[in-house]
Amino acid sequence: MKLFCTFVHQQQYLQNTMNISFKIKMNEGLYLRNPEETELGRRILKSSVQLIYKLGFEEFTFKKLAEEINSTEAGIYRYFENKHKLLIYLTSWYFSWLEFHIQFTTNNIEVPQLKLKKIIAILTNPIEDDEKTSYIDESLLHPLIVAEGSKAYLTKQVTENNKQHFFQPYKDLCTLIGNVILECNPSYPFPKSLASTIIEIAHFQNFFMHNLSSLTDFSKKNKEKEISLFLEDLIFSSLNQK
Amino acid sequence: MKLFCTFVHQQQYLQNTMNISFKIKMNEGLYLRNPEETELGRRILKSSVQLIYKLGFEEFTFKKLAEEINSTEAGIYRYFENKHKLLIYLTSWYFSWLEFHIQFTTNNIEVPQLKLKKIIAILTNPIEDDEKTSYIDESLLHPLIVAEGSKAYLTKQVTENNKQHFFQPYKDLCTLIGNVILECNPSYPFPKSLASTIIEIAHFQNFFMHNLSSLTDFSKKNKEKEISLFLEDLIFSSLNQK
DNA sequence: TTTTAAATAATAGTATTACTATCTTTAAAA
DNA sequence: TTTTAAAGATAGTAATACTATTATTTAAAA
Repeated sequence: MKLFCTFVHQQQYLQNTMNISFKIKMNEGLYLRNPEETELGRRILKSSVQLIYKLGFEEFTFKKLAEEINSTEAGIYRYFENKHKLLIYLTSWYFSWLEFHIQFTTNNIEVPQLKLKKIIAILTNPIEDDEKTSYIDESLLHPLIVAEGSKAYLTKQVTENNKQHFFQPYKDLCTLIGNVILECNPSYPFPKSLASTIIEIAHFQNFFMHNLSSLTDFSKKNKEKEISLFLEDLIFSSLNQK
Repeated sequence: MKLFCTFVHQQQYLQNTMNISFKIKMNEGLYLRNPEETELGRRILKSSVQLIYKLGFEEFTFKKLAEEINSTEAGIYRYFENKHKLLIYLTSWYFSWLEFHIQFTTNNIEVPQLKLKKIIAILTNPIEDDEKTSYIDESLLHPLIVAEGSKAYLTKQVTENNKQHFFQPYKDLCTLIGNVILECNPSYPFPKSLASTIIEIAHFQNFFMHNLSSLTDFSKKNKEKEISLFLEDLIFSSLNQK
């Protein structure tokens, strides 16, 4: 994950265990005050994930969040300019975490086809909470991003936000997946589009399966396995042809 | 288009031309008063498309729309409960129009592969204004749906809205495309998911190409032709295998 | 230990949004 | 001509999305 990711190995001598945590270096333009550095900031992150997940982004307000964490609206505004910046922050965090998670999980896989299958599995299956990050619950963040993530960039400010590199983690993940695609088939002409397609379809088919199931062939909920079969068939038939 | 679409053949004797227009039967739960039936209602539709296109959905308000059409906020509320219902209305209209447009355009094509290619072309290429619909400019509606369409269903009310059949036109279009997919390959196991994938990817790759081009392989804007090449390769390699 | 600074809490206030209600005027149909 | 439906004009409200100010707590520096 290049410069953006630093590992923090904390030796906890008293308990005689090694607790490996990691920190994602976030784009500083996303916040006014770094939420990871203070107790209140971490409560904002933790509870905003829970509350956006619960209420949806439209119904979510800083006032409601303030009540949830027993702080004040003005207090939250010291960390984030507005709720849209917070959403970009969470989206950004998600993609950074996902890139790391994929790097970590596919680390020793040599065969690119297996690597890509693993990536598809990670993108489609429910994500379990990662103990390494204490203040963000990935098992909630994943469905949150499925339902709300697109709203981070589907705005009139997308060009401006893009200039500030707010979507870099999404791009980095696409580059990573795109490279695996090229390993599978060096002459494939659309690696980046296929990478963003895999990510978007994994999210959209998941949302459709749970909420608008007649737009899919996955009649029952929680059939994430079938989404990965669909994606694998689609991707590999294209990469393996000729 | 089943029961939902009626043709209106208007003979304009004075000009000695036949003006064929058509009307889309909209779900009555989407509006409080049918906007197609009154002058003000049609101005609301026409100007809302222009204004959402211009401002984006978040910045769009009924007050701004009222100023635009020299009416009042309260006046617009007599037609639409809120701006989200208006967005669903426009999305619904778009998919109904698209289904008709596809039916019309692919009418005499027998070979399902050619039909599917035509569908992909329609979904990816810029859409020209359809003279048959006077109060909605499809050339604006298309980029509007690309940027805002997902917001119609990415909400907490999706289940409730779905029960009221607000997304029926999207489903109908998926069924149509899904059937063409099955004509191409009767044993293909994911026709509906592939159909919704084609639609979503056509939209998303279009948005990415214009706004976040490093998520695609289409470096220059307005390379819609390349999106269709990408989609054709993806779809047909999957449908033609074995 | 005292001083200082930073972070937070408490409170207030404003413009805009997202509505609802009411009353009058206009225009078309019966 | 009467009735009625639509539109216009106006007012008002609760909530949202902020900004500003001051006081209090906490923690680090002197």
